[in-house]
Amino acid sequence: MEYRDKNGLTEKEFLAQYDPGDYPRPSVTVDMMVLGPKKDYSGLKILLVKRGEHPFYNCWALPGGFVRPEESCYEAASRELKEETGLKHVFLEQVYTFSKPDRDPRTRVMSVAYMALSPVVPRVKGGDDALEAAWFDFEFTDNMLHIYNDDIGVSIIYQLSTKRFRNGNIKYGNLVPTLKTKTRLAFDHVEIIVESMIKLRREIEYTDLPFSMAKEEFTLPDLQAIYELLLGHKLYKANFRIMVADRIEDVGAKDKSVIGKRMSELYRLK
Amino acid sequence: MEYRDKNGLTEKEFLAQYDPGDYPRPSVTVDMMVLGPKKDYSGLKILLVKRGEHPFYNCWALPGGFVRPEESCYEAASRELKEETGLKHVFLEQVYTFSKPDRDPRTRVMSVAYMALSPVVPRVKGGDDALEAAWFDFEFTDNMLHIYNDDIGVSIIYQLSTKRFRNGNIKYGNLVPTLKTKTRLAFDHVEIIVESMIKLRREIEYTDLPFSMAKEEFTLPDLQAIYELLLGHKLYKANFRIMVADRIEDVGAKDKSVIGKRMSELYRLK
DNA sequence: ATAATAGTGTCTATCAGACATTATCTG
DNA sequence: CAGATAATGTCTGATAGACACTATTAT
Repeated sequence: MEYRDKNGLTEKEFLAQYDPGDYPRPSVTVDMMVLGPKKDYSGLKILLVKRGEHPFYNCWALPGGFVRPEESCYEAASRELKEETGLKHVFLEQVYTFSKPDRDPRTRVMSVAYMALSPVVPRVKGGDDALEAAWFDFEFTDNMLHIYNDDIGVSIIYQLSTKRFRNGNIKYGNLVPTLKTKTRLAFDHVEIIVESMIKLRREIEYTDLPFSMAKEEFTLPDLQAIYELLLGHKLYKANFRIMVADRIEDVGAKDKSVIGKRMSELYRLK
Repeated sequence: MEYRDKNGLTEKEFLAQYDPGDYPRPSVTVDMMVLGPKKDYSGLKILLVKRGEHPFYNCWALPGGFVRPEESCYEAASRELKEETGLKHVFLEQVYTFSKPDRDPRTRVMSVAYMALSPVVPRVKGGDDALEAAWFDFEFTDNMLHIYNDDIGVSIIYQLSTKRFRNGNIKYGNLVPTLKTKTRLAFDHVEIIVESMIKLRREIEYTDLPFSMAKEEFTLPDLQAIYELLLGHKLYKANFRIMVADRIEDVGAKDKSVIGKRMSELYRLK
């Protein structure tokens, strides 16, 4: 395998003299949509951080940060998530890479988007002015995205409309967000949320994804509540139970649901 | 909106003095799995290029290249595809971003993977030694990936095995390729193909994706053949026609199928 | 005891899978 | 006319959606 290239170099020699950078390189960040359930499972929360520097100074943004030279994007996302929330071993999945040259006014920055689902909503540092973080109420319907936190008096609303267009023989459908409030999200972070939610809802149909927002042992009323939160609509109890029946196993104990007022059977993921 | 940050700078002033690069930046490339049908719809072809430099000198690789400073990843993929094949306006979709720090021995290179589906298999430059390109026969089954070109005597086989593992409460399933021939694909390009095929087959279920491999006007026997090629298994004619019925419209003319021996009705995508 | 919720039974419409039959074209 | 293939008909089992009912428990 000791090929020599057109300059007569072996691979080893080539690598030793290799000079990167024909083109200026982009910075690469990871940004995450982190969702968790409210304590009573009455809604979803999303984690945002307040930017302490330009651009979008004082604007709320998705948590994230630069990918370091010795780590993969997944590792970077995992690290940032732990730094921000203390969460480890939660569901964390790559969604899409955003790369429009002008998406960051500073310099060329690509963002590899991730989504994370947590079974809990841990307290985050709120006082530190430089990197304030907070959980916001999160509502995502067919035509509206509403992110708000009544404690700090912030409300961000985007209308969502479906645009269809064709490119030759190929059809595309896009969900386009339009800002409806004075306050907005930083950068193109709305788009990250939209893409993540589309992917999330699609994947619920063929994966065990909602289980990663449940506790290790859960009741079926609670699991159903999580499904309904993520899907954005109600489910029939009997049908839901048939649907998950072959994926769960009985723990052999009972506990009170987070939701309910009566004891119910505990299950875990098979 | 004329916020001043902790250094007393407005956003404009901040951007003027901004110095990028806390961390060394990665190079970013796009790499593509480009598929097209054989002329008689008896199989799929994949486009590969022979590497003319280290690393993986003389090794076959997916077409791709560096993302330039003024273009998005989609634009880069689109440009590379046109340069390589002359194809424009074909289905081209982002698949996944590969970012392991050691995936390229030269330097840190992330790859944003795309897949493209073409209705035709255009002739590619084969003589030029520096950047030889060729279409290979492509077979992707549940447990095998076979890429070969009998004209130039190249055969590359990977066995595919499903590995399941858990991370806390979260289950994962991965399709792991194992090389079975002397010849291999460059870099982690097998993984790009595997991920692309998984996404492709999943998306066929809820999109019109196979239509982008058909001609503008097509017969149903031909469209079914394309579905079968992409899915990797046979379909029942009657069921297939019911499935696509509400997505097609009658052109009002007949033509001979690519496949068949009798005239059949022409349709187009609604 | 009562109200509320946990848990089960079952009906229906729809759809994918499978196979059979008829219609039409080519040689 | 014969063989092949285009096009349609129909049976079946599985499944999602919808609603009704019974069982259990907290107050």
